[in-house]
Order: sequence, then C-alpha cells, then structure tokens
Amino acid sequence: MKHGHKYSEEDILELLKEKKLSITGPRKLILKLLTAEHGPYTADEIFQKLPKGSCDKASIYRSLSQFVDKDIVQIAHLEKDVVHYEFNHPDDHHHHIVCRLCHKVEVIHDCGIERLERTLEKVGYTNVKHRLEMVGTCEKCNLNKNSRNG
Amino acid sequence: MKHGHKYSEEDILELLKEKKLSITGPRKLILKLLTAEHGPYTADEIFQKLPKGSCDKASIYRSLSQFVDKDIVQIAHLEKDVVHYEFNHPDDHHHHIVCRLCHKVEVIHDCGIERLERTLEKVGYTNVKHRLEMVGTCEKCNLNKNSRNG
DNA sequence: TATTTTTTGCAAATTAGTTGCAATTTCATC
DNA sequence: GATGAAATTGCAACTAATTTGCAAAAAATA
Repeated sequence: MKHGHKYSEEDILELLKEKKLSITGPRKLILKLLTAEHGPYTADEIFQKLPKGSCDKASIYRSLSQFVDKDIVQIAHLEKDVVHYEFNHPDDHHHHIVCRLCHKVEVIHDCGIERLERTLEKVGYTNVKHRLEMVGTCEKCNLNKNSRNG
Repeated sequence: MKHGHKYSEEDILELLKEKKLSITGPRKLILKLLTAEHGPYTADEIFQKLPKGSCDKASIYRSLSQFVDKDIVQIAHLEKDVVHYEFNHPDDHHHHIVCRLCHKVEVIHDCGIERLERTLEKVGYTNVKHRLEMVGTCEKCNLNKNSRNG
C-alpha cells in the first residue's frame, strides 16, 4: 500500500494479508469504513454505520481488538469511559484536542513526542508508542461564556 | 497548601474548601489515600485499600468524578478498558510508560508538551491540559524474549 | 440550633465489552 | 476445484464497571 491515497478494496485485502489476518466479511467492512471516514468512532458507532445485520457487535469488538494488536487501528480516550477507534494511517500521525464544553474535536499534527520516544529507547525500551489526548476550552466557548457573564 | 510536602489532614480540608466541595468522610478518606500513596489506582483498588465498610463504592465513583472535574485527581488509561486515578500533585507533572509485556509502570517527568499547549493557547484555547500515555517493551522483557528465542 | 442543601449507602439498573458454542467460512493442500 | 483443519462468525448468556433512584444521614447555612 502506497502512502497518501485512499484505501481501495485491494489495499484492504493487502493490509489484512500483510498482518496475517484472514479475510472475512466483518473485517473488510470495518476497515472499509475506518479507512474511508475520519472517525474516531466508538464500537457502537461503527456498528450503527455498517449495513444493518451485516456484522454482529461481538465481531466488531473482536476485530477491533485484533486490529489494535496489529497496529492497524489505534485507541483514543477522548472522553471519560468512552473508547474511540481510529484507523492508523501510517503517514498521518496525529492527536486530538477536544473542547471540554462543546466537545468539538480538532486534529493536532506534529506532537513533538518523538524526542521523548527516542529517550526511552536509549534507556532500553523498544517499540515505544504513545497516546496523547488534549483538552481545552475552545475560542468559541470562551466567547460565549464571557458574553453570558458580562 | 505549600508545594513539596506531604498532605496533612489540614491540607486536605483546605483543598476541599478551596474547591468548594463539602467535607465528608468518604472524600477525606479517598484524598488521604491518594495523596499519601503514589498510585495510580483503579476505583476498585481504592475501595479495597480503604478501611472495610468505611465508604461505599458508589461514593468512591461519585467522589472521583468530582475530583476529576475539579482537577484534584487525574485519569490515566494505562491499559485498555481500565481507568486509573491519581492525585494531581500541582508540582509534580508526570506521565507513565507501561511495559506492554510485564505491565511495569515507570514515571516520566519532563514530557515537553508544554510547548504544544502554548501553541494551542495561541489559537484560542484556554486552560489546555493533556493526557499522555506511553507503551513500550522494557529492557528486561526484551532480554527474556531474546533468550527464549535464540 | 433549625432549616436547607448536599451527600451517603444501598440496591437495582445500565452499559460496554466478553465468552461459550455450534454453525459457517476461510485457508492451505491436494 | 475439492477436502479437511483451523479460524471466525452470530447468537445469547454473562460479566464487570459504573450509574442511578431514593430515603436516611450528614454537612452547610442562616
């Protein structure tokens, strides 16, 4: 799979083979959805978005869990107690900032944590990954707040 | 509350007042535990560590949730589907790296994300916070793995 | 101290996620 | 392409974490 273009059916099959996962209906459907849309989505949102009856919820959980193990999908904890899943585009490392009031999600590129990863590798860790989530109050919400109070 | 010393009963009362939370048995117990020990702990671990019968589990969840809202406690998602809570010492900003094999947790100081927070504040966000979690395979586990395979 | 407000403990409910299992599908080999 | 072993699925039952309703108790306020 080349970087920087949309994932075709072919690409998805190739990805599954590359990761030594057998090619099944549910897996294809889930990857098709996650590669085509930005997400991040909860397991339930994925279930809702797939054609009705095309895939059992248990299979979604099982597939997502395998995808995470194989680093095809990554988890984001954007809100307390809500697990979001997102396709891990190899050429699009990013994080999110969520507004604590309106819950708008924006993407952050260039997190600058690579340096920290290198440091950890120097002290013996291998294959270091990170998960970063940010919260703030966005400009719009700040304006609303001020206009309400004063 | 001055920085850099242990939290006394007094400090805990002061903290609760400062955050406009009424002073109750469960809240004092939970904060006493979380300020005294490193953690991070799950809600259930906190329950186990408190004197038997001293505090209902529902109250632990309710208190923790309020503490998080008030920024007294912070959440860490060290493992999938496990929520850990940790006292947010104002002078001890840190993160964790968890070994993906032995699950050993180490503390990371100096994460370098402050720069990113400043950038976000420049584009209109206020009160930006972050949550960073890292995973890697620790040196010991790498050695074990190699000695098993080769 | 009396009154109002908040919090608690308990039990029941909810929810996300997991599991056992028989039926089905995929894969590897012929 | 057929064949059998291995992996995966859908379903339903289950589990574990967290939440909720409510009456009693405790804390804050007047």
